[in-house]
Amino acid sequence: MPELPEVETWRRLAHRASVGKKITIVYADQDEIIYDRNQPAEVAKHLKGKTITGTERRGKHFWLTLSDGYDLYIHFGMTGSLWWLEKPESEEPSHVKLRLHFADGTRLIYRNMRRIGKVRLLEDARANPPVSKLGPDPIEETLSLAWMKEKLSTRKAPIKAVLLDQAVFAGVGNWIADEILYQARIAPQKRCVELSTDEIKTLRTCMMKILRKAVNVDADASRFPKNWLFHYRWGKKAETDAQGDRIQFDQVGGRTTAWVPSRVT
DNA sequence: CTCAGTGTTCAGTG
DNA sequence: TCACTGAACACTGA
Repeated sequence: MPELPEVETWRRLAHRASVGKKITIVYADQDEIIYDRNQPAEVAKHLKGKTITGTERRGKHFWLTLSDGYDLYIHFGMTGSLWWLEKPESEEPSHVKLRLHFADGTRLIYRNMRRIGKVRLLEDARANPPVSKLGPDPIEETLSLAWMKEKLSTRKAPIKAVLLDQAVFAGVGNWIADEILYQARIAPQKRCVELSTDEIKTLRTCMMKILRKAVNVDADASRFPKNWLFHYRWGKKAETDAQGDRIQFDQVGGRTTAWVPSRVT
């Protein structure tokens, strides 16, 4: 479920796993959708023998920096994930798209079941699209209330759609947008221009609180607070939230949106 | 068998 | 140009 907290958790994992290490062997799967800019063989050849110097992230976009100045850009899409296998005998998951071997016998693996995702070799990930077109990452930078007001006051779209706009808030995805609106008690359909200063203020604090909390528990859903809508929205199984209020599912901003009508004014 | 889905991008419209 | 909407992308599992 890669939204900002998951990607940040994987970035930290990759950091521990790989920074300062030399890549000894590379496997890059023959997949022209994942490898849309460079041939897998070209990526593998380039990576072999290079040292990983750092890890970076903005929103849901992640990349490793290499000793020759290049970046290995990775996007997880809907079903991508990152694995670090510390024991040589550990079994791999299926659908491995990229595998980096290090001299200490550990492996860093990117897998993606449904092939909506990307692996690219870039000269400067941060300076080029899609990363360069992203808005601020709410975990990396503090979003001031003035900035929020300026961004939201001009938009006519429903607040849910704008929360999902990566050019405004990098890293907010479908369930986090719903969680923010649920906790802020704002209807997802409400047009941005209609939001009061108080609502924008609440939106801002809820966004910060939810993202920070999710990152602090390593994006482990079982450690999210019990009263989060998150636990009740998946699979459309639950009829009600923690307080017994009815959850409704509607299309907003082109996505299925879980919300509780009785909570909003 | 049909359809929704954690994300992004692009075409079409106003 | 821009803001906005809806479809497409691939594949799995309900």
